[in-house]
Amino acid sequence: MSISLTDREADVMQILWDNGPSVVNEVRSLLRDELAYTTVLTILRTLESKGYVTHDEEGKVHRYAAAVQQQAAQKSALSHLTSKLFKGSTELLFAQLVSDRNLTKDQIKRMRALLEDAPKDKEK
Amino acid sequence: MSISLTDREADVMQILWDNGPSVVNEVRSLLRDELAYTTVLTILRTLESKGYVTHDEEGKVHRYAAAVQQQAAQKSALSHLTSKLFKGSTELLFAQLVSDRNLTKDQIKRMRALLEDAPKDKEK
DNA sequence: TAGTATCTACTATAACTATAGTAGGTAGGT
DNA sequence: ACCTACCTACTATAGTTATAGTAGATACTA
Repeated sequence: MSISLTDREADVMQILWDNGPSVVNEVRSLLRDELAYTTVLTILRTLESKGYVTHDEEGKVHRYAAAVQQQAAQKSALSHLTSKLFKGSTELLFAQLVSDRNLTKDQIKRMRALLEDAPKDKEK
Repeated sequence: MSISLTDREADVMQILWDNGPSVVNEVRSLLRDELAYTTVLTILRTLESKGYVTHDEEGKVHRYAAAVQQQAAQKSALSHLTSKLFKGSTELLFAQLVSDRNLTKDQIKRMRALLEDAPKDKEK
């Protein structure tokens, strides 16, 4: 299943992932930008209509929870970006990542370590 | 300068980057999806209004050319994605890239090579 | 028990995206 | 000289995103 989030939706999902199931005001107070209560509620309802969050009724409040994993969203976004701007090539994306950023020696070391452990050929 | 492209705009930019300066019908014929001539023209004009392409008049036709580099667009998109879904961490993104994809041994080898050459500490 | 605060549901609106039609100009063929 | 094909400019429309207001319900509080 492909997950596609707008910028604002991503902000909200991030909060749900980090903070766990939350009520509107919790989400609202954790957002960087100051949005109206109803705006946050609208975003949550949109996300729910897309199937990315669910809610439980808890007395009169609703507690919203992420219904998709962060990794799944990350994976979707990466493959979308790869296909749109990198001709479908993970390697091209990677090359850009490595060449362009100001990576520290430590980061490079850690990335190299990740590559060492990379599944030679995935279990699946 | 931050470059932000919609999906369709990215399709068109990709063609301009690959094909060089092009007239509307060239772009149109290179697009995967069959769009009306005027639709393609509209996209080009939108891109021009955003400053991402320019055009030269060539007799009665206009020849459109990318005004931003592909690398710049890639860089923008990557850093946007990093900030939106990876908490600003290139390493997290990289980890997802490595763990999630079914990378072949060869790809891993090439990626490792890229890391070897990685600028220890950028000139800048 | 009346008032106030807080919820959700529903509605609204402006901006942007995706797609395309119509109108009017011009160059080239006959 | 006229017609046809093709070009750009302008306009149109439906869908999505971002943001928020209003209304009506409910629960606590004095």
